[in-house]
Amino acid sequence: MEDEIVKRSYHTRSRGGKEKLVQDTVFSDDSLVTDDEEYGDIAPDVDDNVLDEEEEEELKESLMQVSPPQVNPLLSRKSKKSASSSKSTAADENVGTGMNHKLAAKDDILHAHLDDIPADFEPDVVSGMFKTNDFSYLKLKPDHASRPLWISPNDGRVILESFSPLAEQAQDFLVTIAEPVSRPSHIHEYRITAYSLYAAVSVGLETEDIIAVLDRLSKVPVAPSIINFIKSATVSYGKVKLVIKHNRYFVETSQADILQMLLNDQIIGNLRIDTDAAVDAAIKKKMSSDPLDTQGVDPNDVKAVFSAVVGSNKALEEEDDDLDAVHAFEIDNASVEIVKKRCQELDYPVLEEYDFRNDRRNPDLDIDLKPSTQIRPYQEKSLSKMFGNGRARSGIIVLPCGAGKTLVGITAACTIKKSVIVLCTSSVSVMQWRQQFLQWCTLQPENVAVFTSDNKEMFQTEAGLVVSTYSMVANTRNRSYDSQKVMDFLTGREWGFIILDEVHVVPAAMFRRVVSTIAAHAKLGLTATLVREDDKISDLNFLIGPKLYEANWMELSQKGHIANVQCAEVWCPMTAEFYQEYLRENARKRMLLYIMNPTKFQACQFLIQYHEKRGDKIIVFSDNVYALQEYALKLGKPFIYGSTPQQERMNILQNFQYNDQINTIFLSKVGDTSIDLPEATCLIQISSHYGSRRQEAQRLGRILRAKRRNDEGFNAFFYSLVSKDTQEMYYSTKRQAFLVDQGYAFKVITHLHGMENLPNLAYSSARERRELLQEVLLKNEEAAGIEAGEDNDSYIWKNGGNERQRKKSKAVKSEGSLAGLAGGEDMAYLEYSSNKNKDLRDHHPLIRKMYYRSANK
DNA sequence: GAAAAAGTAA
DNA sequence: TCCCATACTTTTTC
Repeated sequence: MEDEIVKRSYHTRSRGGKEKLVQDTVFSDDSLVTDDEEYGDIAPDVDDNVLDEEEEEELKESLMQVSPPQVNPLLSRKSKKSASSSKSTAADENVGTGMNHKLAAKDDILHAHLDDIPADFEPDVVSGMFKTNDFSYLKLKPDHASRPLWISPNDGRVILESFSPLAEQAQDFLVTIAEPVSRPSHIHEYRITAYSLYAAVSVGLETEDIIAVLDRLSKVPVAPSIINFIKSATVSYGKVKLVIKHNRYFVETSQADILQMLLNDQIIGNLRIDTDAAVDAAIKKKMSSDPLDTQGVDPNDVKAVFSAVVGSNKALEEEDDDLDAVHAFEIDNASVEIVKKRCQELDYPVLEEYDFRNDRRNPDLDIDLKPSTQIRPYQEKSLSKMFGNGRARSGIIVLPCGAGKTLVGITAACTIKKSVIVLCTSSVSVMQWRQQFLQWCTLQPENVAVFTSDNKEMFQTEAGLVVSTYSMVANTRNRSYDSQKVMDFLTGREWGFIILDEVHVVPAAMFRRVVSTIAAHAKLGLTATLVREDDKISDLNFLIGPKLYEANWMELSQKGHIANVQCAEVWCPMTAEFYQEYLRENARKRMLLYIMNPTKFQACQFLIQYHEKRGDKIIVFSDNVYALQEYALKLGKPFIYGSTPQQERMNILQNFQYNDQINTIFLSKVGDTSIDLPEATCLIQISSHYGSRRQEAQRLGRILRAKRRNDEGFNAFFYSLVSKDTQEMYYSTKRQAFLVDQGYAFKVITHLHGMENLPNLAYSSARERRELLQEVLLKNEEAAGIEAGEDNDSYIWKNGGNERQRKKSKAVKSEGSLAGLAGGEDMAYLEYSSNKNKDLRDHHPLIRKMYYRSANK
């Protein structure tokens, strides 16, 4: 029953029916309708492609009808309030540090010169908005106060006043047409890019709609530069399609001139293959192959290939639904990636859509959500982006950890109802996916196959589900016999749908090959953290497709879907002895010194004690295994790292979950990815991997499932312990960038109240500290072998650089609490920085000494 | 079951 | 800035 309702909302049959297209992204005349009302019934099964004129009119009208919002008497007061709060909330000032999203090449047209929003930002004055540019010539609309957007004419940057009554609707719209850059409490920043516009078009918006709604929401008329940019980026989208027929790839377009253009292109032209020859080859291959090997191959497929050879291209085209002339050429599956990339560069991004309901050739899979399965509104919303026009679009859905990504994937599979393949990063998550499929939907176990190193199955039915790992499919080395057999099965058939879990790993050199080796009509990428520290993340645009949906973490947290987390960075001063050594050592050896800093250990001990008393379940993360063991052993807590055997891992995790004597565990970076961690409510980082934003976010994700989530205030805590005046400070800031963009504010804690008085405080005597230092130095020596200490005098410059870095970091840190989220009282701190600059200047005495010495050199 | 080899993250 | 190092996974083979 329920699943029917669920499906109805996004499983839209046609654009021509009663259903209102992409209503969640635009506005109907009543600008405050709720989600539920926005979806219509399933339309009768009529022509899918044609939007009849009347319908079109209606749609356009609904877009236009965003009536100029009534002036809210509260509004003027509100906006003043925000002006002052934007001063105090440093996170807001972070808008546009440029750290986050690389611009698509095309966006270079729009020069990105803008700097941070000044602290004295005054929303009533346009010129104050964009620091380096004077936009005061832009005329504010008379009712600007009630319109929530600013759009920079220069670079497509969009600023949303999130306190506006229209903010929620505006956000829905913006997330469809623009990249969220930063979403802290009051002011959200988006950027309109070529990619984001492609995504918007692929979700069904049209050029005119985009411009009209933008104009409606903007305080000033949308600049011609922006309008032109939108037009140029949207006009070509969808003109070129990539389709799979009989397990072969075809580039398709309805315009002959575009086809010519593509074929004349140096790169693409050469990759065209002769379809007739290819068919011959395919048949030869089929006939000569071992009959056992074709066991899993759909017999229709072979037949189709035979019929194809008779009529060659004609036979292929006959199957086409729209009988308009379709111009197509075939490419080899090894060239798919290159062609897609090239098309993207030519501004004809390839559209990959799967008209699964009219696919009669691939057998249906008997799969449905169980009636008891419930879908949350945001999951439904993300799926509506995927199925908005009744077909399955390839693309990426970004949801925070713990927000139910798996269920989104499963629901999508239940909608398409064709053979599915799921790829994940580890065999643990392979098992989880399998289990979740069986739990949430009606799929029968005999239709499910698992393909990993120690489990090589094939489903015996016509259609089914395969769950596997990236390594398994991307493997280039010689395969075991069984493995090869399954691989042939996977590559020898067409898949309706492929789910790419943790899709941010796909751009990796080897893993990316999976998207072309497996012929899937629709691709869905899922991740919580669509970031990489290299520049490959944008490759996903042509590897998978556009980002279809990205959830707002703060919003999910406010609505109680994920925990409400208080984040803090705890500054632990280095002890004198440690700092002396730190300054002497090279970068590699420094690491262990700042991780093993006794003050940090004490802070950790104190926080554990404090939160255990509160009844929290605590996870301590250490990227460094040596430190992990030292800390855990000294504090008598269990720990898990890479070489902890599976059995022991389970044992520890079970105890952590159910035994109220075990409230703290230590994890190495095994805990970052797909260990299914039990619920924890407090997280302490003592060492981490350089500036990895992904790791930071993933770790935070570990506590997002925390219960008691409907309480007022915070219910989970995230501490990063950093040693003061070390490299760690810089990395820490970098790491937080992603979360800050999601709206998290990091408190800086400079002193943990009561730490000194903690009974059994470790390393409280100078002797203990010295012993620890000796141990660390010894460890460093044996790790480094006989490495000559080179440039020892560069440290002063490094420290100088550090300070600059940290000054910049000020923008990211917030001393205040998250707006609207009161109740951080439970956090263990007394005193936190009220003036960071003062703290930054407050260097360790040794640094001052070093400066002095260097000056005398 | 252990060890080698190769891949990933940054 | 860049390049590590390291820790970790996966697979296959012995």
